[in-house]
Amino acid sequence: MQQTQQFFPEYVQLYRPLLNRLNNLLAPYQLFHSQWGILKLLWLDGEMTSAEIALRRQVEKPSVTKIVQRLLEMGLVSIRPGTDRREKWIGLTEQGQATVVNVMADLEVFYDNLLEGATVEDLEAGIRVLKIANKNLHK
Amino acid sequence: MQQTQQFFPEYVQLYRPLLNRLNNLLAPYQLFHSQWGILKLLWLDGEMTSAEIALRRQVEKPSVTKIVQRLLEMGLVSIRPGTDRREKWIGLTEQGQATVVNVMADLEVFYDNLLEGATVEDLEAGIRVLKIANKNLHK
DNA sequence: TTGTTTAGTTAGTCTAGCTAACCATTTATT
DNA sequence: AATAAATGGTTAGCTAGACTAACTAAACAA
Repeated sequence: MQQTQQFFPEYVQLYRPLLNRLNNLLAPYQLFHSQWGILKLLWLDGEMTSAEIALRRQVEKPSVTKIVQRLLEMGLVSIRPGTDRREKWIGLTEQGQATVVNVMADLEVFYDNLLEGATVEDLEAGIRVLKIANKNLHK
Repeated sequence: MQQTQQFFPEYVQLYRPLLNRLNNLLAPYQLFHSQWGILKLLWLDGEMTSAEIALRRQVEKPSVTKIVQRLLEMGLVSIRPGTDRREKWIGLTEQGQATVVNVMADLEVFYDNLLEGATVEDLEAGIRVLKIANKNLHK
């Protein structure tokens, strides 16, 4: 089937320039995309442990530790101990929430521009394809 | 518009696990995906200079230098001087071509599995969206 | 009680990119 | 023709962002 062989090259092609733009957009906030990924996760799903962040972001625990330490230094997240005394619950501070809201607004404009010219139907179809790939990848 | 805000999170979500699988698939050939990207480019478009590779791959020249040096050590590419004596033309060796063909075959299976369950129409729509994003990014 | 699993950290490694500074050659300007 | 500017490529050194291995402390299971 021809389409399966065209989709991913196109997908991969997009990634690096997209990432560069994303990092540019985040630079005024002193953030990199990996940090942003965690902030957004915490904003969407509320406070969680390091282990859960690692699971959700599909990275190893030491990677999370390092990024969270920096977010902590920046005052964007705070940590409270759990009843299970091994656990640390990580959540957004007021400042962290404000930052997320600002970045989201910037991203909205950025993404709208990037997809200008695409039809709603095509976008929905694209989202379906990405979801299927994600699912197939995890089984 | 809602869809533009859903597409990219889904897009980004897919990238890291995809990359990991890709690197796993390449490991038997002693390749990483950055090296593979250059090999495939040379296979598709024939020999070219370091500068053109940098342009096409959207990375800086020193990054290309480093990767090409490794491909050279592995015997997958060869270099010949151009008439412009600054230029070095980089092309696939026989071994390089054979490697590309083998990897392509593996990738075909991998991609087919990954997109199993997606309709041809959705895939075509997805490709259209990715192409538009790519175009919008470069202007 | 003792052994095993789980949460998190530290230390060290690697890929894959970057910028700055440089050399050699080619092209443009005066 | 001479000089300045641009281009192709390299070297050196830096960083983000991942990884594994090895560890501590706490919780859970036998």
